[in-house]
Amino acid sequence: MPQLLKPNELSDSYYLDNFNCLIDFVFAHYETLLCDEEKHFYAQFTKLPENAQRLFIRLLSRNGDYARTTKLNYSEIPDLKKALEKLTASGFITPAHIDQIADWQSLFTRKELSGTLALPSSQIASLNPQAVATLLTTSDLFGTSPLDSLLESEHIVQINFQECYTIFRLLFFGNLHQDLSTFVLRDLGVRKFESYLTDTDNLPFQCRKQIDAHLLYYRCVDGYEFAEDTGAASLIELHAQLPEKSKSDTTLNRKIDRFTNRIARQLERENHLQDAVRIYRSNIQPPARERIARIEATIGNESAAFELCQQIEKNPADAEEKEFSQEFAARLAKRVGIDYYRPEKNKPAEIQLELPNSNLPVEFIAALHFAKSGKCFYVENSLVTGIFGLAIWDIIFAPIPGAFYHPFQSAPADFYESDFYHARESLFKQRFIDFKKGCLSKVVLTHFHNKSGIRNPLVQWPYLNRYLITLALKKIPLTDWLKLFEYLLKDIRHHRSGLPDLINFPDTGRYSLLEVKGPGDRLQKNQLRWMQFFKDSNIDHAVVNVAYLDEATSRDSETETLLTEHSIHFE
DNA sequence: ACAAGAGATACAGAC
DNA sequence: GTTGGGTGGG
DNA sequence: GTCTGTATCTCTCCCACCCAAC
Ligand SMILES: [Mn+2]
Ligand SMILES: [Mn+2]
Repeated sequence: MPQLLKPNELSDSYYLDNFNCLIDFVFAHYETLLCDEEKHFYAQFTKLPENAQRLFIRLLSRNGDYARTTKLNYSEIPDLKKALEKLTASGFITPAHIDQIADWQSLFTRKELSGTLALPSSQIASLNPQAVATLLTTSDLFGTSPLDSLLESEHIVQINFQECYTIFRLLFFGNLHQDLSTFVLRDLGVRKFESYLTDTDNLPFQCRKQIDAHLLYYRCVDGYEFAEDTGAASLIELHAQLPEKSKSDTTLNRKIDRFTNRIARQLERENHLQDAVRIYRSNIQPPARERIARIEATIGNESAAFELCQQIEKNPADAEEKEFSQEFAARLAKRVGIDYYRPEKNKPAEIQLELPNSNLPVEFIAALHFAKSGKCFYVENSLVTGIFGLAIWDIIFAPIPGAFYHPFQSAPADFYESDFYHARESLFKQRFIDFKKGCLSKVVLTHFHNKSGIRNPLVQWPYLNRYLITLALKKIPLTDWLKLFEYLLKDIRHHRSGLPDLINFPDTGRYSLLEVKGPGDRLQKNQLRWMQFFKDSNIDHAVVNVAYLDEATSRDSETETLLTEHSIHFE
C-alpha cells in the first residue's frame, strides 16, 4: 500500500529503499566488474528478511567495524534479537574476536573503562589504544581479565562486508564522499538536483583495474594523516603506493596529481627537498613546477629554476602558472644581475574610504556607504557566475554521453574539463546567437523561476533574488555580459572565482565592480586577473581600500535601519 | 566536485 | 555544574 | 615601511544527544 507523503517527508522505509536503489543499480550495470565476494554480498543481502536488512544498513552507516548490541535501539526494527541472529547466520555480522579489537576507547566510554581498569579517567585519556587493549586483556592470578567484567552483559559484533559496500558506493557515485545521506538530503528538499536522465550506456567504470585504482587512491588518502605524523619516509612510501596514472581516467589522474602535490609540499616542510622535487616531477598539476622552480632557486640552482620558468611560460597550465613563471624569472634574473624583460604590472584603480567601524564585515560597511547614492550588493562570484549559470542552464544539463551517471550530480562529469565547451559547441553557438537577438533576460528569468533551488555549479541560490537579477540585466549592457560569459568559458574552473565583492549601481547610471580591502588585506592573484579583464573590457572597476575612523563600536540605529532595508541579517 | 576550494587574516623575512 | 565537539538521524 | 611567501582559520542541511573537558 503506497504511502501518501507530504513533499519533504520520508517514507518509513526510506533508508532501505535508498540502499536497494544503490545496490540494485550497481548490480544491474556493473555485475561483470564485481568480484565473487561482492556478488555474494549482493545475492545474500537480497535474501535477508526485511528487518535484518534494515539492521544491517543501520550498522553500515555507523562509524567503526564493531558495534555493541546493547546500544542498538531502532523503533522500526522491533525484533532486534531475531535480526541479529539472521545477520549472524548469513555472515553479515560475526561475534567479535576480542583480541582483534584494537580501539576500545571508541567502543566504551572513559567512565566505563576507568571503572573496570580502576584508573582515573584522566589517565585513560592519555593512554594509546594499544596500552588500553593490553590492560584490558591482561589476566590476574585467577585467570580473569578486566575485560571479563566489562563484557559480562555486552555483545560486541563485527560488521562485515564493509569493503563490498564501499565498492558499491564507489561504483554508484563515482566517488566515496557521497553516501546514503545524499538520498535523504534530496528527499528532505535540502538539496535539489536537476532531473536529467542518467546515461547508463556510458558509465565511468570500464574495468576492474580502474575500480581498484580508485580504491587504492582513497586508501592512500586515508593513510595521509598517519604518514604526515610519522615523517618523511612514510610520506615517500605513501607516494610509492599510489596507483599508476591511467591513460583514460583523467578524473583519477587529477586526484592523484593533487594528492601527490600535497605529499611533496609536506616533504618540503620537512626539508626533504630532493624527494619533494622528485615527486613533483611526476606531476603535471600546478603548483608542481612552481614548487620545483622555487626549490631550485632556494638551493642555489638559479639557472635550473630560470630554465624551468621559461618552459612554463612556453606551455603554462593556467594563467596563475604563467604569471608565476614571468615574475619569478624576472626576480631570478635580477638576483643574478642579468637584464631581463619584466611584464608590466597592472595597478587597478583604487578608491580610498575612511569609514566608521560599525562592527560588520568590511564588505557590508563599504556597501552601505555606496548605497547612500545608489544600489550596492555584496555578491562576490555569485552574480556574474549565477547569471551565466541561469543563461546556459539547459546546456549544462544537456544529455552529452557520459555526462550524467547518477541522480545526485550538481554538474556534468566533464564540467571542469577543458573540452566542456567543445562537447557542447553547437549548443553554445546557438545560445550566443539567441543572446544577441535579445533573449538573455528572458532565458535567465525563466530559469530563475523554474529551477529555483536546484543545484548548478555556477549558481549559488542564497545570493540571488529577482530584484538583483532584474536590475543587473537592465544596467549591464549585453555586450558586457557577452564578454563576461566568454571569459568565464575560457577556463571555467579558474574563472568562476575571484570576482569582486561588490556590484554598485550608482543613481547617476552605469555600474561598477568593487573589490573591498580592509586594513591588512590585499588583492589575490585571481582577483587581480579579473581587474585586468575589466580594464581590457572597459568595465568600471576599482579596489576600495577601507580605513577605519575609530575602534569597533556596536551598530547604531541608523545602521540597523540600513541593514533592514537591504535585507541583511546577522546573528 | 572528491579533507575542498574560496576568501580573509596573521606573521615572518627580504629589500 | 556548564559547554562544545563528535556522532547519528531525518 | 612595502612586497612577498606561507600558514591558518572558516564553511558547507539542521537538530538532538552524549560524552569529555575548561
Ligand atoms: Mn570577498
Ligand atoms: Mn574583499
